[in-house]
Amino acid sequence: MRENPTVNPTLIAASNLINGEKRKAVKLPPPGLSFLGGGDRIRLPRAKTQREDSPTFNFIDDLSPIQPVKSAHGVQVFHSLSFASISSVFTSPQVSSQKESRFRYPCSGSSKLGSSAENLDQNNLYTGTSDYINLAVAREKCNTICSLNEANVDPPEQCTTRPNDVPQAAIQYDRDSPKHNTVAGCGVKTEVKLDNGEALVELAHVAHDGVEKRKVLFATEIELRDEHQSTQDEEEVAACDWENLISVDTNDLLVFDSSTDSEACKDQEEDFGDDDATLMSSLKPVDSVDPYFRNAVQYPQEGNDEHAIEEHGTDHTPQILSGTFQNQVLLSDEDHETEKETGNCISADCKVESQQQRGMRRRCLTFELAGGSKKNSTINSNLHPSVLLPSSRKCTADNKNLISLKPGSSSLSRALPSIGLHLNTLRTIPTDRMVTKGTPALGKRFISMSCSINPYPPVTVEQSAVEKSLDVVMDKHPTGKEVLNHDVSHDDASKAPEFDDSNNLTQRSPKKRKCKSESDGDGDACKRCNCKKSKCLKLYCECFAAGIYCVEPCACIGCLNKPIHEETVLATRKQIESRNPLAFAPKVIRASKPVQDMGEETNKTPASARHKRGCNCKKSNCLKKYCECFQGGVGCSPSCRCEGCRNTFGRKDGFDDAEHAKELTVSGEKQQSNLQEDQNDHQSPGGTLPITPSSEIFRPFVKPSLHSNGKPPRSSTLSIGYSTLQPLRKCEFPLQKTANHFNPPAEGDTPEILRDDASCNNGVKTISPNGKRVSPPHKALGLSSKSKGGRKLILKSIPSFPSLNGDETSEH
DNA sequence: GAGTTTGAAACT
DNA sequence: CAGTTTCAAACTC
Repeated sequence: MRENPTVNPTLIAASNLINGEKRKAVKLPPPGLSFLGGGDRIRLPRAKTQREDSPTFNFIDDLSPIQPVKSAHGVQVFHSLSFASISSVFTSPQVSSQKESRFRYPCSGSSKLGSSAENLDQNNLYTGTSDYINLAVAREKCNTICSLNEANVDPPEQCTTRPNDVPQAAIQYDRDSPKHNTVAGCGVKTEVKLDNGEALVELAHVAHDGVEKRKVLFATEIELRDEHQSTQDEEEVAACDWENLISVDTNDLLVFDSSTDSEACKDQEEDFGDDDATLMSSLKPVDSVDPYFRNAVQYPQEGNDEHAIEEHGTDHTPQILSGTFQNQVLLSDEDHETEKETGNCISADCKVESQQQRGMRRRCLTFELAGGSKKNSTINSNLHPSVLLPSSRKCTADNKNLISLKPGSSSLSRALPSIGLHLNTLRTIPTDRMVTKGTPALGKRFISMSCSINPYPPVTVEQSAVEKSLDVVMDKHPTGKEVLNHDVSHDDASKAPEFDDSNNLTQRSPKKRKCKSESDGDGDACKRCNCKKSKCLKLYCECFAAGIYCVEPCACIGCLNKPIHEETVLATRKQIESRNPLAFAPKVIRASKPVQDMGEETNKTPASARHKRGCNCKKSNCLKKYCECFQGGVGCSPSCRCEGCRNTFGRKDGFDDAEHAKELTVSGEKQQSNLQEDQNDHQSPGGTLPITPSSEIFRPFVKPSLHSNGKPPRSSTLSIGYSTLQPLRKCEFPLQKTANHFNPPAEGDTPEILRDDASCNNGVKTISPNGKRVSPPHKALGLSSKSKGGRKLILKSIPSFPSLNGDETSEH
């Protein structure tokens, strides 16, 4: 059944589709399958005849607005990907949720393939779902661990041309690639390198040529996208979106690759059809990735596919899931042995990262397994902080970063920096920790954490500046911005955590630890709690709140937030979530404006980043970290019930300058006077500053690092990550519905974000506990501001969210 | 490092 | 839902 490897990938994919009966069975015409469209496109040409036979195809055809295209190699793929509507890409919240469910399984371990399969089915969105299932099965069957693929994509930042050409070239390479290596037992591993001028794409796959090709295509796409960004505004926007998607895709791809292990797997992969796999990966948000990663990870560790699957399946905590991105990515790398094989292709940097990632994975695993692999931790510790950076950047930074990540950064890191977790976890921090923390068990975090979305991403430069002023941590880092929390965190993390074992003891004093943690910037990464009475099972505990396990460095007493007590932790989390589903969601939601909007508002508000519930400060004037908004580096919003707000990042009343005036008119309250002052002083800088979506997207972000200072850092990366992270976010999606692509990850996805927005618009009603702030005026403001632009951001941001917003709104 | 302040989280 | 208590971080000295 397999088709000649040399055959056009599209054809292969089509054939695969046809071939895989299982898939057919599994595959259901996803309702929303715009995604499929992409895949279909690719497939269509080839399989038409067969397809006709297949009810599934028919169904898809009906659904897919896209007309079948004749063979288009990479180009087609590219188009589909690039142009597919984001909304299409992002599934409805439901979908996301479903996906989550899938991923979650693992934790409990109760769920197994079947469950996962069910989920997959539900997810129909991806044509490849069935493939996934198949793969999972195959994996189970396959005891042999195939080398995991490590794919590094280095999108040439500079590279500006020939989007179309590249893909094709890539394909060719694949075919001809000398590197095409066969791994004993594991199937053929192919490495594809593309030299696009500067751009170099390296992909190592165990899988089928077609698959690899796809990957290559993706890489090329990514590059192209990058190019697009540089080139046109609108296009940039679109490109950004795509990039986000792509980044995700790439991640997925990576994951996918990893998934491919054994020959059997290969077969199935083939079934996947390259197209499917790639498409799925691309299409699928994080979710898809998770499973693979987990699988991959589990694989190596336990060597048992089933275990892996089970674990995967059961992640109960959505948060964890969300956070998995990074982990996932890392996991993908996990090749125990594979690395060696792949090593050729991968640069040293990549290797390093891979190691880190491994560490991450391990943690994740450990988390799931509870057993934790400590071994890995050691490796991680070794990693250089610089290595970590990429990942962190991803979270925060530009899409480019994500994409361009050094080989070292490896797609993995890119992929997920932050996704998120829900949690407040810190974007990178966790990773750092996770990675660095060698402490195996300790290091474990709720996985999701690894994704670490910072609840409080530093939105604007100002914020960063503020943070800097506030926190010294930044200073520590030489690089400053770029270093960001990530770097710092890494560094620190690497240092601290690594040392933790030794140092922890020394550091022990809670305060010091805090300092470090904070200083680390990652906050999360370094985060250490000092809980005395909560046993680290309440939200009081930062670690717990962040979805991570307490680590040695923590000075907590009677801590139950450890892998050993995984069950307890999970149970507690469930309880808390039952009370407040968003309890573990990132506190700071960044609704990055939709790219579209961005063009218009680029300079304006930092966006819609804001605290989920808003603060309730009475005495701190929102100028201290007591204020969660301030801590998170976001301005106060109407939902805040703070008094005397002077939040330098933006007062609740006056988001923007324009609003500023309104604010005055509005309820005004104490803030009015303050606002004026503040605005003049702060807002102008901060308010305007705030991250413009555009800026966010393109830029690496400013300072996620800043956040690092304080807790906020947690989110910081996330916030930054948006653009890049967005894809990642998908992971979160499940939890959160919103999908702003751009939004990244971290925060926003949660429905709350929408809510927030809604709250903002609506007036915090829904959200604000007190409802005081909800005052209608604000709403009015928000609306009015919209017109003016201030709040607009928020409103727009909502719509902008491709996935949810668009869909939801449309639906509504 | 100890103590105080602060505001979120949890409880009633 | 509002008020109170508990908690741990943030901050000050």
